[in-house]
Amino acid sequence: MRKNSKEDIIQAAIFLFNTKGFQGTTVRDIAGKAKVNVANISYYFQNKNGLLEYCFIHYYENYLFEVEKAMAVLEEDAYVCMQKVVENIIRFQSQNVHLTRFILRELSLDTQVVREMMSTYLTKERYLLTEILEKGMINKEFNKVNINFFIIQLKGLLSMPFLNSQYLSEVLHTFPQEKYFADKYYLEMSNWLENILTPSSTSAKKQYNVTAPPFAMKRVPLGRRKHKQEEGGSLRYIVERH
Amino acid sequence: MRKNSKEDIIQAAIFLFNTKGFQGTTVRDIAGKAKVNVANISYYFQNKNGLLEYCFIHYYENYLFEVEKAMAVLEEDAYVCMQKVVENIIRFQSQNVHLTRFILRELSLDTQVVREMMSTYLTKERYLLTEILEKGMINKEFNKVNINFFIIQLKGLLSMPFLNSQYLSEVLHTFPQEKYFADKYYLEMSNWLENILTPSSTSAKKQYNVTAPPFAMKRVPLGRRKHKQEEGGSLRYIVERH
Amino acid sequence: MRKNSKEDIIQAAIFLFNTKGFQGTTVRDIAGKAKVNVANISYYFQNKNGLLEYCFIHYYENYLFEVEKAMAVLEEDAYVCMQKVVENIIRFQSQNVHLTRFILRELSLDTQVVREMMSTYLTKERYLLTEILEKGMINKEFNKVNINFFIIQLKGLLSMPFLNSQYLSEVLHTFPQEKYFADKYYLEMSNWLENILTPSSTSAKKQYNVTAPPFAMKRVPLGRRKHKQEEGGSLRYIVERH
Amino acid sequence: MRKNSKEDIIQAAIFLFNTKGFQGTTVRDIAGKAKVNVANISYYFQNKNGLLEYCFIHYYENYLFEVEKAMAVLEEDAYVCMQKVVENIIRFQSQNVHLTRFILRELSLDTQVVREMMSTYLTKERYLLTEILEKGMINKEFNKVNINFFIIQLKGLLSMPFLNSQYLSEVLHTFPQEKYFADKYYLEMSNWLENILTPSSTSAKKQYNVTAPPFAMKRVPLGRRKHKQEEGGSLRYIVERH
DNA sequence: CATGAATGAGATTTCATTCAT
DNA sequence: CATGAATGAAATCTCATTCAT
Repeated sequence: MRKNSKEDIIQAAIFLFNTKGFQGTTVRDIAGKAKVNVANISYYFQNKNGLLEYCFIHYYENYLFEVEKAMAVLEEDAYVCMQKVVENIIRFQSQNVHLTRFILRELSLDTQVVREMMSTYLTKERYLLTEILEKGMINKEFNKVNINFFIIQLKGLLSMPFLNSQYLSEVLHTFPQEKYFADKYYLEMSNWLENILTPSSTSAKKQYNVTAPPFAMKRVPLGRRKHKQEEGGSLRYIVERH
Repeated sequence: MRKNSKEDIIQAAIFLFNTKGFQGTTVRDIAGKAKVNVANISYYFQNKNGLLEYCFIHYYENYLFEVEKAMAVLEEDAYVCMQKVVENIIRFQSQNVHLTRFILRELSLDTQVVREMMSTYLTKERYLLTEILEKGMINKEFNKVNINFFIIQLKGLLSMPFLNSQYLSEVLHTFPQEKYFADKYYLEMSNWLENILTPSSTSAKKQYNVTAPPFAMKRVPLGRRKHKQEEGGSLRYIVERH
Repeated sequence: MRKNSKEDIIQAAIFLFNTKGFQGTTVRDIAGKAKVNVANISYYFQNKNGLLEYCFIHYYENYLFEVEKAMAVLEEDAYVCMQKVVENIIRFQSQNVHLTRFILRELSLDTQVVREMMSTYLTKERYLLTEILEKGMINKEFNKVNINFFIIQLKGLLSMPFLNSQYLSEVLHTFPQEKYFADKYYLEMSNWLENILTPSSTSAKKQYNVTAPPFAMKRVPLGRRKHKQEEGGSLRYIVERH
Repeated sequence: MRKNSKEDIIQAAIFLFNTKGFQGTTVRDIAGKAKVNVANISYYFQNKNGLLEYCFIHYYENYLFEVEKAMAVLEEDAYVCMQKVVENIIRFQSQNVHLTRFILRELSLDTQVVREMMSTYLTKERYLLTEILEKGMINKEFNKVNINFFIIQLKGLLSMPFLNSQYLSEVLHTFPQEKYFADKYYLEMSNWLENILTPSSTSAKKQYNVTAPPFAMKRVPLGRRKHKQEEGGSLRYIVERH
């Protein structure tokens, strides 16, 4: 009789919230998909909103854990740290596409839960990003950038393909679920980071040596480009430097 | 003395959809805020969904009109055209913050009306952007970029501050409603465009001469930077080139 | 199509609350009995609790109106005033047996509404009764009595047959709904009042003329009885005095 | 280490039924307060209604036991017997305030269990009271009173302060829980009994000696008062007779 | 056009009870 | 005995929509 109702409910909820939105999903839908009795939702999460809160907290706990894991290298190298942050977030979001889309959408509403997330997890994330940026700028590793505008762009770029996965598939015929996507997108963002953060004059950049494939399967090691290189098909930011 | 029930309903709806979401807003909320009788909503828009469709169509008609206005200069100069597209979109979104936030959020759902938007307006937008990019790449005005990844990033950057206006104000203490914001953000995006599109070797870039203030009040003319310049506090993409 | 739904709901609610209690009555029961749609209850009273509040307020507004009507004669004669208070309350309760039973029962719970009633209407009632008693005692019309204990007994006697109507009919085979009951019970209470309030030394009491039925509409002005009279079948407190 | 689940459940139930009513209390509330598992309630009492029945039966068994204890003296003296009945009931109710309030309230509903109580315990109580009254009247110890009206008043007076304990404390600022209250209230009721039952011509009444507090453990035997006495502050019914 | 009343469908929540362990 | 999970039934409430005026 082991049913693992709680986990089933969570999975069903994430899937449905993702496609139909929180308000567009009924507890009956969830219970139906999870093949459990509706009353179990109240039993485990108090009420529908409790399930929402659970999703948010669960998401951001893990999300921040990924960011903090990347923070470990901050003392050594701010740039590598920022790269790792980006890499970890992309990987995390790729591994949780449904939940991510739902959270990012819900986050744009003006609700109690959202305000709580902002004043806790998202404020912390901002703090961590600021730390990296300030360390990098003080060390002259980074260009001087406006921290807020950097964060806006970083988060805009990181969330777009996950929030708008439907747009990607139906309009651009690009599939963010595919295993290559995360890798490719990481390359794009890596280039964006380089452009925006590294002093272009410094010809010899520190290398971020990624011997292990950051996500999944086999992959050629990433590294900061020293010289202009042809990147077949991918966006190219920097063309010439010498 | 009821003068403009229909318009009042639309304005109330946009405001409420913006903060509470479409599903989170009741027709009674709308009628209450618009100070009209609930039945009027059915009268003017058939039903609640009709109001949603009206908002979407209204939004994208105007949105695409802005994009098409910018397309006029494509024959002359693809780069200037792309700049104008970005400028017009930022301005349009700034002038319709509530509606924009709502549309961008709703677009991430999997609904009938969203699929229709995707197969019409958004497909058209993609076509227009592709035209500019292809023209620019054929003319060697632009670097070779992956069109899809360019669009993903472009749209991610353009929508972030409008979709996440609450994050900007509550976490970053930056206010996307303020008149300066659109101008500043246009500068950021302009730099991004330059980095991503223009061959960096070309030292003498064509200038986009903005004699008239693109948005709102008095403003110093924007232009493509020829040389490295100190930009107090703002994000700096390119530092040195020679 | 005139349905007078609101009034129908109220009447159905009073009847059902009376027999099954507030919590024991469902909104469906009420809607069913009133032959209206359940949603009307929310429409008119916000929610089930709103209906409860309406009943309480409605009851006590009218109840206090009856008490205040009787207060008019206080300046002339405290004793007659108290008699009129008792008479009006008995009549009011007789005319609203269902509502009275329900209110008296509900009043014994510890709820928000009850606390509000206590701090408003019941505090006012206490104030009015105290006024009568103090006036009567100062004028030497009344014996010196402990006000609180007087009120406890008065209210206990006034409410008993209405709260426990079922006990009366099923155990005592006495029917508080019958038209005679109110008259008879008024006599009982009148005797109780005389015993407890009037100085027994005064052999010649003012007469309260009860030849006409007290509760049949048209009624001769009330007055205190001058002489003892045989009251067939009814409780007799005082038998002989000389 | 769970020692007395059943008793804990009963105590929790009584407390909660008392403040929130039977229907207003959930089995989870009870289990929570009693710190036992919900299933225990079904285990011990079959179901929630079984707990209700248990409370009723438990209450009336003990209640009638008190009445019957007082009946012992009926052969000697009907008046003393009635006094003892009143005294025992007040004491019993004082010692079970929560349960009493709950039972008295619930008794005003029209339910299966209530009808059963009425046709058994309450019918028996009526029989016992009638016996006393009839004996007293036959012996000429008592005035001729209408038995039903006497019972109505007796029960109204006896239950009022216990059913409406909240009214007493919040409106009258009198506290029925306090140890003096029962004593004082017994005095009031004793006077009421005297007034209503004893032939007023009899100038020399048996004395009820109230020097020692009637309800604090050790107590001198009760008796009828012989002479009028000043009762400081308390309600006085009869002042002078000659 | 405008309104307030009314409705039906369905969503959320509550709750006593049961069951396997 | 005791427990926590699970359930079914039903209660309350919400809400878009309709209708007569």
